[in-house]
Amino acid sequence: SVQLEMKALWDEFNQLGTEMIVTKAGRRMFPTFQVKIFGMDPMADYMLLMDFVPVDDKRYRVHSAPGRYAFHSSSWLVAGKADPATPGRVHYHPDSPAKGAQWMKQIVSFDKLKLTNNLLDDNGHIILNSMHRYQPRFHVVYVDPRKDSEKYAEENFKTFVFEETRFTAVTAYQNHRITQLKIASNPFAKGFRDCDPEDWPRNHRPGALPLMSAFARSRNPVSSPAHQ
Amino acid sequence: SVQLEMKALWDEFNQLGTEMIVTKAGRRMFPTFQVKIFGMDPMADYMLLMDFVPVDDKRYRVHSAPGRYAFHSSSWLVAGKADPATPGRVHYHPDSPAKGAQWMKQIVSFDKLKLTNNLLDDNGHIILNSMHRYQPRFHVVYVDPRKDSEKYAEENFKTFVFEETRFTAVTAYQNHRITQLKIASNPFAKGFRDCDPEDWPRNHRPGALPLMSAFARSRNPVSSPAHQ
DNA sequence: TTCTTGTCACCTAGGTGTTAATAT
DNA sequence: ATATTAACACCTAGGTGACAAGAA
Repeated sequence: SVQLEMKALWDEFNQLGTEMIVTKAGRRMFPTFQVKIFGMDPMADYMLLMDFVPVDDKRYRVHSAPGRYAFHSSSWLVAGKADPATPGRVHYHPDSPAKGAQWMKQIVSFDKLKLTNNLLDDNGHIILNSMHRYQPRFHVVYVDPRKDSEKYAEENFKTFVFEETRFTAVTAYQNHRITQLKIASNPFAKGFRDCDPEDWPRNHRPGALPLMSAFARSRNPVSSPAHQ
Repeated sequence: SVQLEMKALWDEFNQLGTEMIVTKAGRRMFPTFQVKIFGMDPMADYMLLMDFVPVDDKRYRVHSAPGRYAFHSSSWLVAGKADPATPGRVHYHPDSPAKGAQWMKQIVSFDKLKLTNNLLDDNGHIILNSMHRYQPRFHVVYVDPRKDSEKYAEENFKTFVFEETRFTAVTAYQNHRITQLKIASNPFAKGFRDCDPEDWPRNHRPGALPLMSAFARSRNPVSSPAHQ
């Protein structure tokens, strides 16, 4: 079984409609997809990987509405049918293959995974269409030592899906609240914080920033079960 | 077979008497120990590791002599018998185990290896006695798939020694020329360069800095054979 | 109007020798 | 006198969103 780490933060983003930046050079995800794994055979080899499947066959566009955040408090509209599918790449966790014991003894982090909108990317990054919705998937492959292991491919393969990690791929943020939550929670964006340069999120006081309440509430985030 | 990378730089340091800093927290080596590997079975698994053996059973001390570099152009004197041996730790290359094909397709770099003088170190760093001379060794272990693989430990094990990588462990540099060569060649020490902030060593003109001539001369460093 | 691209200041994270203070 | 330690300024390396300019 698999537990999603930082579930509270994922939930907070998901509630607003998570957006992930895609760039030509490749951009990491934030939050980072991280899991705790249980129940592996400690001595057996496993490959861990991720891929991304379209949530629907739609292309989205935004509508800028005047409001508190001029030109930024915008809403998503369906713009038509999805663009042709991108190359369905997968990202192997760089430690693959490794023993079950190795995978289970610490959080597995996919922080090397990068998203790009460059169809000709040759860095092995995940290629996505901007303005489309995606569902990350996590796969565990048992490395079968048997010679005819191909026959057992089905049973040596397990997929885990966390719906709260769905997101829209964008080249620039469309929802200003998403931007603010990224700035508030991603250490690398600390330069854009204008509130107290306090040690958020570590000592964040519940209620101080309504938007981030869910994240603030859970000091010991409870991981969610995966749809398997 | 194995080729030492940056042999020319190693030679230059070795000619002056290489020194490596050891700290409580652990310090990387410079130059970094890097090798190119040939002749592995591409499909077989190998473990790569390093250890460090005393070159002699002596403890050294320095004698400060007045000169061009006051209190720094010093010479090594034998100070007596070696201190009790440190725990003989080994450093496994973090990618171990991996297929021969993986190891051979690029330079293998031991840049995660750190040296410490802390006998109680619990970070898995290599523990060395300061003011003692050491010989780095590089080991290749073939992961034998046979059940009784222990019996073949001898033949599944190969050790490579490059004498030009010998060094004295120190807590502070003793030879000012070593300091200068480190500053000149280690990118992380660029802040201490006072000569032209030019792109040394890339475009270094042979002869301009006599001390670094050997390194400057070889644009395509020839690797040295290992004593095996 | 909407979306994409490239550059930038500002961060995180961590590898350098220097230096002054301390230990032996 | 010699050796070690810890704090420090200054780097490398690379992850942020802002912003202005360009493209569709």
